[in-house]
Amino acid sequence: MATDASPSRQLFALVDVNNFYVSCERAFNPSLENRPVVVLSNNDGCAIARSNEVKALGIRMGAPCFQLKELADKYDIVALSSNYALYGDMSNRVAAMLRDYSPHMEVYSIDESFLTLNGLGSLWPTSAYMGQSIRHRIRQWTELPVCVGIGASKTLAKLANHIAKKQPRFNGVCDLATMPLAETDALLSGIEVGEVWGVGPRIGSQLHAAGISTVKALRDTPLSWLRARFGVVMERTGNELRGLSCLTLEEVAPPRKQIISSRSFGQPVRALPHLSESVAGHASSAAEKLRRQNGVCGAIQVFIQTNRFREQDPQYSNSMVVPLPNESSDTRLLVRAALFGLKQIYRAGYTYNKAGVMLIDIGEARTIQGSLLAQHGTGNRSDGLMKAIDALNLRYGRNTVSVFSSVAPKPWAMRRENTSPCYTTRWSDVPVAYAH
DNA sequence: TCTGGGGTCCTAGGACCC
DNA sequence: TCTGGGGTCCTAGGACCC
Repeated sequence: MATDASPSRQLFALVDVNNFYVSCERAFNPSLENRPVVVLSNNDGCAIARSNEVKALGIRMGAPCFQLKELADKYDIVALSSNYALYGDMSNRVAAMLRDYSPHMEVYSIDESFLTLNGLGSLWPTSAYMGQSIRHRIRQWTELPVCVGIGASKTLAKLANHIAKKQPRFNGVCDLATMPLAETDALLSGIEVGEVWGVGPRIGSQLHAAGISTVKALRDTPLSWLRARFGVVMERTGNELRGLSCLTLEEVAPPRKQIISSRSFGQPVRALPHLSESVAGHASSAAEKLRRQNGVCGAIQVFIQTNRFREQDPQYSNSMVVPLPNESSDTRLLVRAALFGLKQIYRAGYTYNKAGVMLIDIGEARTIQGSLLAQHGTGNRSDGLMKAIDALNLRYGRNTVSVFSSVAPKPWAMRRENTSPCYTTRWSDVPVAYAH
């Protein structure tokens, strides 16, 4: 039996729901099928999802609603407010079904997942066959249309998915990994370079200016040039396009490093009390998200903006970072800090359009387990705590330290004045029950 | 009148330290 | 006359993604 030629050879599939939000709406309202449909952002401000019919009309992603009016009337476009609870639920269903196809999966976004297919070759006649199975099953069980792209790197799987979506002859599944080189080259020569994952508008136009306008041209560009011109990220993209996998599958979503809550106002806002109400709400919901990931943050940033699209109005935007004396995820503390910051940056006389907060300097809320305390807590209280903190590599001022009274050894856990000055402030923040 | 709401990573430059 | 060099941390800005 032949062994795998190269142990580092990778095979990825990207499964992506077509026009996700629109497809979710259609799943529950079949009369929307074959009609032009857009889903609108909060406040019904702009289009954030478009059906193929709407895309064909040339309506951009993010097109403001009022600009759509005329076309909407003319072509009988159905415009729907967004329903994120529904989309989240549908997303979870799709992800659950995909787990049956591979032991290793990364949920990349609300409508996309990567699977690794390494070592699964014997389960299916071909990868494309598996792709069709995914399509049929998801369609049957959720009514959602998906496309599947397969490639030797995540970037190639993304590209394959794009091809599967755009070119009907692939019937929704494109496998670049087994495609003959000549065919791949022909295909990539016909795709605009901006379609590559990691090539945005800026780099795209610079590539065009340098005469690199197709995916094939980018793939064949020397890596050293990409590195020198655009940095390590584009060099990596170059490698990925050549089939050298540089991006790994992230099966476990890492905790957020920042948490934002912000929103445009439906109507113009001028007065501080109105802003305060909004900011307090944002701080509260951000704190909730933070606690959900068992986090604490060291600072909260608050920001306000006027409407940048109203050029005739005086513009003002500002932000302030308010540090917290101790890391926390406490709603009241965060709201208080955010409102303090808001007062500092608020200027009367402007019409505000947006406000929000960002939690930054996020760490993990850690707990010193009883066993560790017992292990280190044999001396006086401050010694034991100090050792335990060292053992956990905690740093003063960055983490919440909690001790359970039920397991805390008594001799050193009794009296506040026995603690070293360094930790005195911490104890005030610690959810410890001292009474025995 | 009305223009989304989240995230990530990289780089350059300055402050500061030894 | 000759006036260091390596390292870290922080911030702002720019690019990208969905």
